[in-house]
Amino acid sequence: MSEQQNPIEVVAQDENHVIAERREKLKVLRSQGVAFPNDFKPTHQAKPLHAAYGEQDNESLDPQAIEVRVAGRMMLKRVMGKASFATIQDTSGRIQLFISKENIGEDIYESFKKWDMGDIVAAVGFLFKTKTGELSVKVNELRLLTKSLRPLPEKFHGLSDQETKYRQRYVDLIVSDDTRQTFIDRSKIVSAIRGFMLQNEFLEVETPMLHPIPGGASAKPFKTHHNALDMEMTLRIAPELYLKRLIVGGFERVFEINRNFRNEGLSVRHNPEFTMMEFYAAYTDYQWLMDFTENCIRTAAIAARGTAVLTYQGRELDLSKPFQRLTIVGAIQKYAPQYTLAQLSDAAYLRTELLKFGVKAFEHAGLGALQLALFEETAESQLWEPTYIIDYPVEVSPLARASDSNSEITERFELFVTGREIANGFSELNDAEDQAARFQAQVAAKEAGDDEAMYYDADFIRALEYGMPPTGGCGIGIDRLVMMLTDSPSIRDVILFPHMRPEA
RNA sequence: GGGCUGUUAGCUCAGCUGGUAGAGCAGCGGACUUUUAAUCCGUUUGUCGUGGGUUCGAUCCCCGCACAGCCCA
Repeated sequence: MSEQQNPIEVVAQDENHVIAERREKLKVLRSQGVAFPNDFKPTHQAKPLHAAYGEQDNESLDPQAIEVRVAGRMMLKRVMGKASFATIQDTSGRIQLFISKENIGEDIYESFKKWDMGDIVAAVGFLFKTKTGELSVKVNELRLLTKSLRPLPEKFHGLSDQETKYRQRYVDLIVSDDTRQTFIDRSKIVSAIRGFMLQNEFLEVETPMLHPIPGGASAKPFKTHHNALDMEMTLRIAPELYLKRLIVGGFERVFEINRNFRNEGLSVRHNPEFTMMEFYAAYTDYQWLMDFTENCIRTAAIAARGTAVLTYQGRELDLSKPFQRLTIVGAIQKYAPQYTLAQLSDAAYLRTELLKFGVKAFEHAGLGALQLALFEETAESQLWEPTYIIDYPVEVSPLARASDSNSEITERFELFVTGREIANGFSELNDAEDQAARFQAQVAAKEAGDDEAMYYDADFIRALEYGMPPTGGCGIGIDRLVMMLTDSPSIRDVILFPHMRPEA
């Protein structure tokens, strides 16, 4: 309390007594020499040690005299007079240390008694089994590498406050095995997908995140400014138009796994920045894409979870069976059979029906767009098993190739699983003149008040004018896929640092 | 943007029609040489999210605000 001469100590005043106590301990450490040493190199990790030696008993372990150097965060500590146990956690898992005064000496033993949960410690010793059969390290050298100033959450209940889990992910990761596992699974899913793409001869590429003209999707962009060029730019809402330029350039199969930014609200399925994989393959169409996407997702499930038959939020989710394919009208008829085919073909009827759901369709919305809106209201959330919805109307698909048999619809699909959109793909529009006309229509829509309508991208048209081979392209929402595969209810559970309002 | 719910010690949680707060863990002191959320004895800690209002008196009732969770748009 009276030691406030040291400027490092000043902040301690208005903190809780636990932190103040730890700062005092750190102060003592500083006075004794290097308080944050960085010369200890571990030779072993917890989990591999359990895997290698967990089955052996002392009669087998003792003669081998297996010396290990381990380091980690102290998660449990049990002091019993002249001997103690501590459990440390490293990136792989936990291992117990047996620390006796006899083995490490009185001075260091007395220091150890003052160390706190959360401190980073290092130990050198020999492997052995305790009376109860737990593989442990009989420590003969013990060091404190990093003093932890803040107390960890309660050791048994852990951290349960969702807000703190999101805001202070580092704490969540320290204490929650489930959280750690989710992000390990996320990494496995992404690398499985990447492996699948590479195996299928796709080239991984990186295209701009800063766009002079936002494009490739209907969404509100984030705006930013480039100082040297003195120009407004936007963070990308989709990489699509750049990836198709690469198809024009002759890379016949490309993919990119990266962030998109959309200036929209936050919800359990929306984060303003989210990860998307987009891929394009020349000489393929939307039918091929559906088969391919299905395989890709199944591969990711097996890589991360070992099976394609999962449980999501208590309900079975079977990704092993072929995914269903339904048209928009077909899906409405299946999930909202109260509508007749005649009603679904009556734009005026649909308009009034949509008003009952609180949907105000744009004046210029055509029959297809109205049907799509009704689908979203009545059927979408019921699509639990993987289902491809196909035949999207041209007016909402300005980048997709129109059907040869019906110029009002496109060769496009969206994939829905657990009631959520997971992927969106189509046979690409490679007719430069048609694309130019579609852009014009978008510009007109924007002028009519649709602020999510697209801009005219003249360079993209110029690229198409060189000739883009017939191509199929698809985007898979990685965050939502990870949610599905890790049984996570919120997108925030699969994003390490989800966006939150600033702390009060 | 609208509705519902929540916010109490560092963490997990109690707190009765309104009488200014408790437990466990963590901390501190002590005992203990094979523990497992170690145990045992003693002990400290709070702007009860925030700003108003009602009241003799508010963690509790009312209103606003902040943040969060869920649902809806």
